[in-house]
Amino acid sequence: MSHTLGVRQAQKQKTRRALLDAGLRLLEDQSLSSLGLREVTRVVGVAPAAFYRHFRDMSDLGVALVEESLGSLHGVVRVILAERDGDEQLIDATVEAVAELVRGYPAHIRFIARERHGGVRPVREAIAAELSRFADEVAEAFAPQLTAEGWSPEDVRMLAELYVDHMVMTATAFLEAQPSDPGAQPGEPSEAQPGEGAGDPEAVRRVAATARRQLLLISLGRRHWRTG
Amino acid sequence: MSHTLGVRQAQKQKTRRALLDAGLRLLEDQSLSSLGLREVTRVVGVAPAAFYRHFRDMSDLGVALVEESLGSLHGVVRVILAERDGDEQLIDATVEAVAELVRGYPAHIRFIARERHGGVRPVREAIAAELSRFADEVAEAFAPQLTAEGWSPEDVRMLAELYVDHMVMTATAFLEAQPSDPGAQPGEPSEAQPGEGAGDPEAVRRVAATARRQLLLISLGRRHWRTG
DNA sequence: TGTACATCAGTGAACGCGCGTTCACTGATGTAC
DNA sequence: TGTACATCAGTGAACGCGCGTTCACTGATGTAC
Repeated sequence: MSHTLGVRQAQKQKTRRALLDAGLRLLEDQSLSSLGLREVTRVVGVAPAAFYRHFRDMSDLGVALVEESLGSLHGVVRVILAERDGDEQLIDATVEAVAELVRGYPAHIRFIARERHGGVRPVREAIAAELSRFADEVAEAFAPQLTAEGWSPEDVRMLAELYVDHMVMTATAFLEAQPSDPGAQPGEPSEAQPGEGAGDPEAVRRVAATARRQLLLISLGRRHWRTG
Repeated sequence: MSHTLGVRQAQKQKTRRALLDAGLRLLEDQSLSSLGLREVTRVVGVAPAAFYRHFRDMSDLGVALVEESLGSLHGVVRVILAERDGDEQLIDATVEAVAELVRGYPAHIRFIARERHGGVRPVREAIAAELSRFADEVAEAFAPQLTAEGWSPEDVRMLAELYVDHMVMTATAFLEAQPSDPGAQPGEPSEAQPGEGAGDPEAVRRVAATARRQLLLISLGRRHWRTG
């Protein structure tokens, strides 16, 4: 009935997943440029040489992790921005989405924050490309309303970049408030019940409150742009 | 007439400086957690064991670099915010100050951006502490005017953090637009003539323009906070 | 269905190499008298 | 000023260790007939 992968391909995918998961786990406490091939294969339980059946080197694995971490974000913007019933609701939805992302995939987010300016060029470039695409989508979502208000495309892009950078900023702030999530299963978002597994619920709430007020201030500025 | 250091102390300081400079140079292409002790001493031209006369380990050297990179920034805020003749002038002065900093000390700034979320906890914590102090100073500078306008201390701090984060963001954007400055002398700001040594003067100007407009938008929001 | 051959994910041993750290040392600088 | 001793920044050799990469291999899976 269904077209399943051959047993061999399925096994290969499983090992590949295990390598990515092990890498992600080890990257919680170090950066990519110091992560060793043998370290990763040891965690997975395969011979060091097996690594080469899946990745050319560590930076290749890093690029794969970038796609995994940010690739699924496309379209998320559209969904959030679609349900906009006024600025405040949009802001709450945005901050809540970021918080959920950090709660569900802390290792992925930490990886992105760490390697965004890290020591491995191909990974840096992959992250920059993904964030730029992300800014494109935000700009596209804002464009109709703002151009109607007389905004130039450059100003729309400028605002979109400010939003994206602020979201990254907020995500790392959440990470610091919620230092680690040892029970999280990579590949599956955790239950995301407030307080459960989080380091300091009060700190998390403070980060969310600050982020919301900052976004409110930015959207105030947006409303008075060229008119105030 | 003057109290000079003993010859021995002076020599020791010279070697220490050389180790810091060599580390900083090597950190342009890699992150701290992969930088080797032997790598650094090899560049300086001393025996590996000499390293231990100056630093306990690499993360100790990293913390020293944090202080060197951000320690001198204190007071800079006060100077810039003192000469504020309206928002636009303040914004121009801020963006110009950041641009000059990046032009003069690209390696220091890259180091901070890279290690802010890097794999070495003591360094991360040192950077967070310095940036927090920096936000304190910005908040202090804004406090008189804003509290007169009815702002709460929390909101003042929120705005200060937004400014500091935006400055860091802008600094890294400048760095990316001006990829490297191979002729720069650590310890001395370079001549800072526009275009000289910079990767792409047009890209640098674009970053400055975007940063200025973003700050303008933020200060518009600030002006209408709680009043409209 | 059964057989003969091809593919290829993972093995395990081997390699040369650079790493961080230790240690007793050297010899210039500092100090007490 | 001169002498005798103390200090200590930097040396150089040695150590055990884990690294990335290579290679011929094995044996389960896939394919052609």
